[in-house]
Amino acid sequence: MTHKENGVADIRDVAQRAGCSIATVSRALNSPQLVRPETLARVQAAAAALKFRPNALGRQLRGERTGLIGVMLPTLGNPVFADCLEGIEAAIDGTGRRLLLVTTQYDPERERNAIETLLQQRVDGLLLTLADAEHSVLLDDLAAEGVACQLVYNDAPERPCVSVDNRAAAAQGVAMLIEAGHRDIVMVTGALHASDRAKRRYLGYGDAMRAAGLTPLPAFEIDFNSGARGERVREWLAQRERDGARPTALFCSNDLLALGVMRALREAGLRVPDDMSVLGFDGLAVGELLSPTLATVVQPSVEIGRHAAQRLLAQIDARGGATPSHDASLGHALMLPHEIRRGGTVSAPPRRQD
Amino acid sequence: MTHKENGVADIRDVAQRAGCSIATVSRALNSPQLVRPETLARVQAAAAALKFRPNALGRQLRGERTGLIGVMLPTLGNPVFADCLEGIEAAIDGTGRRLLLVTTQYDPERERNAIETLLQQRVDGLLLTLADAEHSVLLDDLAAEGVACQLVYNDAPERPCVSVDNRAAAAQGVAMLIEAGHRDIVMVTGALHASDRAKRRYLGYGDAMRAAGLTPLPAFEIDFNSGARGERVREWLAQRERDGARPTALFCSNDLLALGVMRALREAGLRVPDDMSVLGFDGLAVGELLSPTLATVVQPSVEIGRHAAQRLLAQIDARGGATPSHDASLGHALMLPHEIRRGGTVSAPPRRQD
DNA sequence: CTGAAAGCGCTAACAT
DNA sequence: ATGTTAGCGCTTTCAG
Repeated sequence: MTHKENGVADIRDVAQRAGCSIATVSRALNSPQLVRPETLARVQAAAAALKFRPNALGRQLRGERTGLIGVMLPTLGNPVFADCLEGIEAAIDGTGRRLLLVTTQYDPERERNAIETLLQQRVDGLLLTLADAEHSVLLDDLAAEGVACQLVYNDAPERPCVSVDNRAAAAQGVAMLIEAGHRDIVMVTGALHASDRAKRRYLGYGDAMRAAGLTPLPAFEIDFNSGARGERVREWLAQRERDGARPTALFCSNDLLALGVMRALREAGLRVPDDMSVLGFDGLAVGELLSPTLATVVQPSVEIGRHAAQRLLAQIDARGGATPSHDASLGHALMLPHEIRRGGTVSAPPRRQD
Repeated sequence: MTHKENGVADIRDVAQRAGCSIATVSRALNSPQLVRPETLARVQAAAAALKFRPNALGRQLRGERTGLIGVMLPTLGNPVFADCLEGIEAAIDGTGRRLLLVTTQYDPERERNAIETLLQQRVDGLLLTLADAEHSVLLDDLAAEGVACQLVYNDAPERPCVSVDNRAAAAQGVAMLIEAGHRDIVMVTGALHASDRAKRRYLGYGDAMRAAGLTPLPAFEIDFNSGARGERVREWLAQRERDGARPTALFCSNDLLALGVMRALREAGLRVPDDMSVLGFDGLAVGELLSPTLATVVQPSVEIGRHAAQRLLAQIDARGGATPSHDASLGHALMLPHEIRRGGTVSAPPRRQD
């Protein structure tokens, strides 16, 4: 058999059919202006006839770039990350690049593997949300290797990242609670050690409390993955009740958590906001559709994704340019503005029964 | 310069450092048992010392499979698709495969391009949600080319797909509305021509209406992308009001739309469900967190994604196997069970004022 | 404007 | 158990 059995047409097949060399085919495809119109036409005809589909792997192996962008996110179950991904998509749209996506479920080991895998595929750059970017040697390694990379959501001041100032944002949110008259405010969060963002938000909570002369309370940490979240919340509430220390407001480290907490409150017979005010963080779109609408600290998720991708692209392109990359700004943090969304879940605290 | 300037270590570099041939290195990496322990150790040491990162492109170009799965979804803005993607991720987890993700915004042209792009990257298979799978020549082409492919959400009976029976599911949902006492039920949807699912759901709506001896009403189509959706809804309501033909229940073609509609209703001063019942479709998790909770037709989104991915993997593996693929079931539709979620947004219609 | 030829990094026969 | 060698499909000098 003189021909390949493989059904897929080769650049050689096209060349043969067009009566030219493979080099000419390649040129016709990539730099049409370098080819005589007549030849070009023949090549195109041949390619069409053979349903030629250029093999990106060949090109990528040969070439300098792959056009692939690696994206690593904790989960898509939280719309915050899906939104961000939409922003990323929007930013690379039209650039001819594609996304290689991995989720890690906040698992540091998976993070390691995922990054390695992406690098083996020779992605041109990385867009990452790490569980904890602060204590990550990974990042130093990446930087040392000269991998183009932007963090997303992680606000690590000294690293290339796009985020909001979680600490300041949280403080501002909690200040709003205080302003509404609350003094007994507790922060509810997933495992603190597992998320640098949650930690910074807790710091912000502390800032706001102290600024108002109040004593920060320990955070109420509940397992994010536990099925019985509602129950845990109710238990905790009952406990606080017995201690006579039920807070009047809860600051939830993210909106998804806030929704779960609100449900638990409802099931426990507590009304929001009459019996308990609730403040979230993220600014999920669904929050506005609820009634009462969810008060929250809004971060511009889509924009975060978009900016991160844009910065990454700039970073990547900088390597190609003669100028050896000096827009140093790409190497540092970009903090996007946050915003407080007042919502129906926050009201003045119930009157004390003293 | 006898050495490459490129900082990245080659398989040849490793071979040299380990004092063996590149073939041995390759074996050490892919089939350690074929290599003497001692040599293996040397190779591993060399690889580690050089921070050798195997280039997947080389392997993929050479080999039969790339380990890449192409995923094409309309958007990630609707959690239904994000959920599905989670299921896909879960299914491929541990198989060493990676996801190449593209979103199309329901744009048929983008669908074309995206698929072509994915194919150029030589993905092993495709997971697709098309805007309209019924009138798609794309799919016939793919089938003809022998591309492994599963549709997701599109319920095209004759095609390889994983979905729910949208028509039957919608009918069942609407029947529930009728059972609650509603007779004036209108379906609200995005552009009908743009989505085969919406079309089938509308058929189901018609089935249920006729089965109860009621006359199906024209669907109320509102532009999904319009910013002024709320306003459109209010206008429409006002119009119906004047005509004395305000429905008592709305069947929304998806949950996201239902949430938007409910907001518009609220802004128009209508209470749900007292003045108007609302039924959604999808079963988004947030629906259960609302109050009142959203009544909806639940499709198992994560499971849909998971099954689709599993079937695709089976399909891909079938090509490798000696048996030339005969689990014909993979070639046809898999309909997963749906479920009616009763919720607070549906009640008996208000008493007629006659 | 076009062609010949040298690889990109890797795997898989085929020989030792 | 290990080495040699021939490509996978493509781009890109370097020569015409």
